[in-house]
Amino acid sequence: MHSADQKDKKAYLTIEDIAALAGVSKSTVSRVLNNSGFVSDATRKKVMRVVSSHHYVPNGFARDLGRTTTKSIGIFVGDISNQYFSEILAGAEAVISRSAYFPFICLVSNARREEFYIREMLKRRVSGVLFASTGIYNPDMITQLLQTTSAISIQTDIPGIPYIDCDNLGGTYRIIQHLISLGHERIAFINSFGETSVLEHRYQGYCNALSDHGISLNPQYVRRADRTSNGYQAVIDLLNLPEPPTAIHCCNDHIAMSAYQALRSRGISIPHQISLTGFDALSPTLLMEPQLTTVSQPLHKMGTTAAEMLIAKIEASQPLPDPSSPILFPTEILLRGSTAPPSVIL
Amino acid sequence: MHSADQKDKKAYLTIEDIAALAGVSKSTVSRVLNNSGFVSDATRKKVMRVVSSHHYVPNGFARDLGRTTTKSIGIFVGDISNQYFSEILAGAEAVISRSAYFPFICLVSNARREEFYIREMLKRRVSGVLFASTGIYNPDMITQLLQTTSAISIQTDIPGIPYIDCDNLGGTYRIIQHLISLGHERIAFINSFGETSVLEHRYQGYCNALSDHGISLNPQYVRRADRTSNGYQAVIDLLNLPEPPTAIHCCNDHIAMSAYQALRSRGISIPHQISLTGFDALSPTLLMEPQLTTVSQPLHKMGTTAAEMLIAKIEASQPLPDPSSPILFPTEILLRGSTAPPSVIL
DNA sequence: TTGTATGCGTTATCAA
DNA sequence: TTGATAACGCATACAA
Repeated sequence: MHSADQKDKKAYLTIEDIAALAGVSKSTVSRVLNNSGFVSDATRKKVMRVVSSHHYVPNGFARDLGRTTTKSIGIFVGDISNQYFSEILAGAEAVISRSAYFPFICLVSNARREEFYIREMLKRRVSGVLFASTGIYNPDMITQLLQTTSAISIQTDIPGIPYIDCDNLGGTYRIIQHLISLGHERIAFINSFGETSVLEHRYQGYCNALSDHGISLNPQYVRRADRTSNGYQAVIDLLNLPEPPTAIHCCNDHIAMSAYQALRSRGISIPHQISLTGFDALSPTLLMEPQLTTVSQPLHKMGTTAAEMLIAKIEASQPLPDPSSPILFPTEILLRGSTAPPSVIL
Repeated sequence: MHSADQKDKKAYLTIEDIAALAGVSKSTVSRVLNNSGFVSDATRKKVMRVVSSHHYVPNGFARDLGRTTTKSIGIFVGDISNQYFSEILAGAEAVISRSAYFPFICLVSNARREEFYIREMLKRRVSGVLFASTGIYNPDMITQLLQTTSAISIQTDIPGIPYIDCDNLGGTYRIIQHLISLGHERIAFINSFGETSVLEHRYQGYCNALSDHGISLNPQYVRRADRTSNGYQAVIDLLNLPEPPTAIHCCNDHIAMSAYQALRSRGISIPHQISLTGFDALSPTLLMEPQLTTVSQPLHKMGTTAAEMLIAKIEASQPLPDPSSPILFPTEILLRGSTAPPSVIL
């Protein structure tokens, strides 16, 4: 019952099979494959001929088993049908694969999925993890994962790891300021569900802008999108107010798109009756009529930067000192068609 | 220099460490971890206490090395910022991870990336591969991959593997028929770049509908989107024709969105001056004003079905006979606001 | 019920 | 320049 037994229909050739076919030892094959040198040209050619004619590919597990690093990185992202996530992911993934790391793309839409992927990352001994979901479902498991792995996060609040963000507060402040400069005073704010620092900062930007311009905050105008209607219902509720707002700012474009639908369904004209603004500058907002005035943040760039920083951290011989404060990217106000002075008749 | 030597700052504990800490042999630990039975309750508890207090997670590579299957599946998708892909991916990924397979999500936007991921799938000995990109860049490498792995494809033309698709021809036929029934005769067709059977079928649907209704095909009306402007330029060219079309059908919604922008930029009113239609029913088309009349295909369902079929194929003791003909999902015409009878003054 | 020994496919160390 | 052999961390057949 030798290993050469014809009856074991082994799916994959091993390095030993190649060695036998080439008439050398498996260490020689290994040396050829890894360009370790100390192989005569004749032997190299002989081995390579066998390797390529049989399309031999070394088993990655066996290889990693002996190594100290796996050269792989887990990327945790939320719902990728949301362009916000797909944009960050595209940036991060490009850098990671170009750096010869393997990206494990982890789609975490709920606690169970997050748990599944954390376990897998643990089992697979990833060198690093990049968080770009909106929040964390299993903090204890994350803590455990962080004990053996380098990490970085984008707009995700995880204590103890470097944090990349954009200027949420400033961006929101300036777009609210823009609305105020147009003459709006009844400005609503639709927040997302969840309790993240990103949302807090955006809300703070709204509050600061109002108070800096002597406008008192009306709690009626502060709403939360719910998970099912995603801002649609919040707009309907705002419209039913005895004194509805003249402008609505949504904390992100995803919600602004739902808000847009709600306004249209009520026959409200944008911007003449109500001004609408968002945050993120997702490309579908260009399809709106009028196009959405929004705040842009460099999502793709944030993804690439996060990946680069993570790889630097992984490859550093000394543990790098983590930046004490978050790395903030600038935002830009995109003035498009969805804002105008408030209608006089209201 | 024992393995317990304090100086080896090994990042991960091994099963042997756990065994030592629990005062048992490593095989006992293994039996506990895998619920193989034949372990006394007392021992089990003792081992589990050590395992959980140290957060021990077995090394997945070492485990897979001995196994015959890796329980992993590669998913090849195109640009995920395109909702077409993210929808299919979401469906497939959900089924795969729920079935305790690990999904390797492979983002293939060009030949180099495809090559990178094919190599990785080879090295990682995946049990199966699911293709949902638009085409294949490295047919030879794909062929090699298929030699050792089960595969299935969604709207991707790869000889020799089961193929899931929707009724491209019928869907297109019916939406063109809808335009004809409104009175259109000058109907343009904007195709995508590339040479895939999906595009061929959609084009064929267009041709058949025209000829079945006695309308001769005007080659001037058949255009191709280019990679940069993505349908925008094609529309501009159509508008500059001495006798421009009264309706434009785009082979997919992605192109239709660009076409929409082009029409707007020229101040063309939809549907009064020109009717516009698409294919795929992506959600951003709901933001259009008017909303796009389009053909829907069950993208999510196609993703889940493909994943289920693939897993069945992998787990079958006997090699399953591949369905000889593609599995076709039905399409549905979504009549929305972007189509109307042609304007009399033209 | 538990422990010992072997194998999985590589790479690395050491001889030859 | 090459080849034998020992890890790597786990599962498992076999012994006890």
